[in-house]
Amino acid sequence: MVFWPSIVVATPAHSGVGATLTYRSELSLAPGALVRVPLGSREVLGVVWDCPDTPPEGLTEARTKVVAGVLEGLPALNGCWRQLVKFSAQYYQRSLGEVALAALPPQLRELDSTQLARRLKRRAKAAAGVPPTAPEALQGHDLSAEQAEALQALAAATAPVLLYGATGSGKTEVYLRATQAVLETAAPENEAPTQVLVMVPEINLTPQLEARFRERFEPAFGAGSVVCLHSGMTPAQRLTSWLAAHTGSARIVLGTRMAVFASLPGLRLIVVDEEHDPSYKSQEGARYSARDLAVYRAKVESEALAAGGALLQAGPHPRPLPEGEGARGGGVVNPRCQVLLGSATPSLESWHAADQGRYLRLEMPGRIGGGALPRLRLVDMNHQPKGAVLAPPLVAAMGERIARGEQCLVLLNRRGYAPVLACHDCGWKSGCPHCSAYRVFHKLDRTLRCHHCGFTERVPRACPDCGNLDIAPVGRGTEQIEEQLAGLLVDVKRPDGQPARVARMDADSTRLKGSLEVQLAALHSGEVDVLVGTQMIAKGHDFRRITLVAGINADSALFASDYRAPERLFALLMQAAGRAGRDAAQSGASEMWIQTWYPQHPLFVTLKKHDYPAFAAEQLTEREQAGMPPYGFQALLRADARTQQAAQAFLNIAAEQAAGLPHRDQITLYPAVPLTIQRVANVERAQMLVETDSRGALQRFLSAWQPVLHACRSAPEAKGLVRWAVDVDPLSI
DNA sequence: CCGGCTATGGTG
DNA sequence: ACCATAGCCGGT
Repeated sequence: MVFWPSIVVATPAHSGVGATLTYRSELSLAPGALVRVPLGSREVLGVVWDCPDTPPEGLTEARTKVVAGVLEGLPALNGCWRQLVKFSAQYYQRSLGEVALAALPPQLRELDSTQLARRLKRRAKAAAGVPPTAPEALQGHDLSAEQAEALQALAAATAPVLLYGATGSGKTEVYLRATQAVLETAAPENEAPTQVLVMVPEINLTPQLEARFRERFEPAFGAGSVVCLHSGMTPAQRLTSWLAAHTGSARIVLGTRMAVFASLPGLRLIVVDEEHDPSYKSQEGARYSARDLAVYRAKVESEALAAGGALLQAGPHPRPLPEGEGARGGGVVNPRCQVLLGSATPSLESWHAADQGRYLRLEMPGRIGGGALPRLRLVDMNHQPKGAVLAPPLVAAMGERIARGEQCLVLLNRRGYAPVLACHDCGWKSGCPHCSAYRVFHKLDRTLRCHHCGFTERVPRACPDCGNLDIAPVGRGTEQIEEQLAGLLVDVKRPDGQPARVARMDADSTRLKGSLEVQLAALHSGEVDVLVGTQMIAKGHDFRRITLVAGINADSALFASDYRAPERLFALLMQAAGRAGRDAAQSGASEMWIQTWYPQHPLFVTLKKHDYPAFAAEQLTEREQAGMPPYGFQALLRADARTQQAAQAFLNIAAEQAAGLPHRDQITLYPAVPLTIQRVANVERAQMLVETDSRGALQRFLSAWQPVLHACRSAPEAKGLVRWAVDVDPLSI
């Protein structure tokens, strides 16, 4: 056995050789150090993972290359961060290097040492330049009894906390107070200042939250103590925020799912707002759930703190938390990292975990100011005039609201004017030539747009197949509802005598930078009376004067084949309903209208009672009987290829080659099937469901399958395969 | 007969 | 990931 000091580095290379590559170095390096290493003909960023005396079997010193340099002045990524990355790579079946590099700001790859030194200097100066004033007792609002109780329970909690709070119950204030408590806890000498991570599902929701956190914490903790981290920022901004978090000058990081990987050496609290939201699940690269990783990360950080942070800094895995450790009598609690999951309609996974006692459920059923949740009114479309898009009673109700100076929200989850354009003579439809989907008719710019691949053309003047001039929109989108409502409300006057104004807010109307803010301002100032929009308007925004919310087309989700569709519909409608009646002065009279052909559907019956617990219990019973998550465990093997045949062939060969792998007998491999939208951008898509009742079996099976899948890539039957991927804990199957 | 683009392989 | 190399169609 030869002994020489080798440096194991996680690099972007991720096929063939393995998860890490081994180098030599004259420099003394420790795990977590950021280095530049030669890889092929280039030099890439890498993370030092291990520094063993005995290099991997069969690798000679002469065959290794030398570490090119260290990113000087940057503290090493700590053991908790590395453990999070390692776990994510294993759990979601990706290479260590891929996950590690994806977790770092892309700009870090291009920085040379002088640029980095300049940035770090600027950081230090900025941090020193803003002396934090003594934290005031930050006035905030008075807490409701429910909020105070939740905070008290949170302070003593040792398990992940599920904050089940109605829309308008003041969850954000709880986040702010919990953050404040953490930031005011002085970190021991030689330890990083305490930090908090707050995640939201969408970029759109960050500005509002950022404003509240800045207002609350910057006076005490200095400018720059609150930073954001999301994909909408420029690479330079992301690097700045990342460095601030990594060096500890940022105390609060607000961000989307990617923020779960931020380097936070003093992390003591992770908040996951709207924890049920599907946006927390990544859909490319490592398909991680930021919510699940938040729970895992808090556990790892807690264990490290319990074991003594210094031990972990360079050490291997954190030690497990001893039984009963964490909370001590009299409310004195050991240093730990908490995780707080908040939602008015928690995910069934979290709800189930709370049922089992793995999470602590805290409830805040009441709204701040005592306002009632809006009354649900179901409009039976069977009894409306034929062809009516908007039921006359709904339009009348909206008119009354507007006349009283109140606002309305109309929800339709489909942008554009109409989902299809069709020829009534020959049956032509506006299909996309590259996808198995229709192109959507956008009337405003006279285009047909494919919402899957982006292919856009001007609307043809006549039918492309038969020349008939009579081509017409079928179905409706937000543009059409906006247009129709403007017509239907034309005689309605606001209290100031002005005619009613209708506006639309969706991905199209907010595409330009700053236009979301402009639109929200128009609504807040009362310029707009009716806002038509996609689910974007249902999420998070604080609309004060809205007293009527209407769902135009909820039925499509009622009978969707996706078993999570009811859960998503319930959450969306509850969330939308929550936009109404937030202003206590106008509460009591607020309403949520839903147009449906199935008013007796059980989902609406529970929704009417705002009874999420009943809905969850019923859904969980169904899931248990069917062996579905959270009782069963799933993964998807996805394949993209030039032909459907090749995609399915890859999946079928992969299934055949799985014979004899560990736990194969506990795993069900379903037949390969095309995706609902089979072809996107001329790529055929297929998938295979992997199901089992044991998470451990699934993990071990998938790990053993991985090399087999790599090998199946070159099977002759699978010629034309573009790419494949494993999706662990998929959200839609 | 050379050059560009796409599939395939390798990186310590 | 990214780069290098090998394999398939077009121009002069």
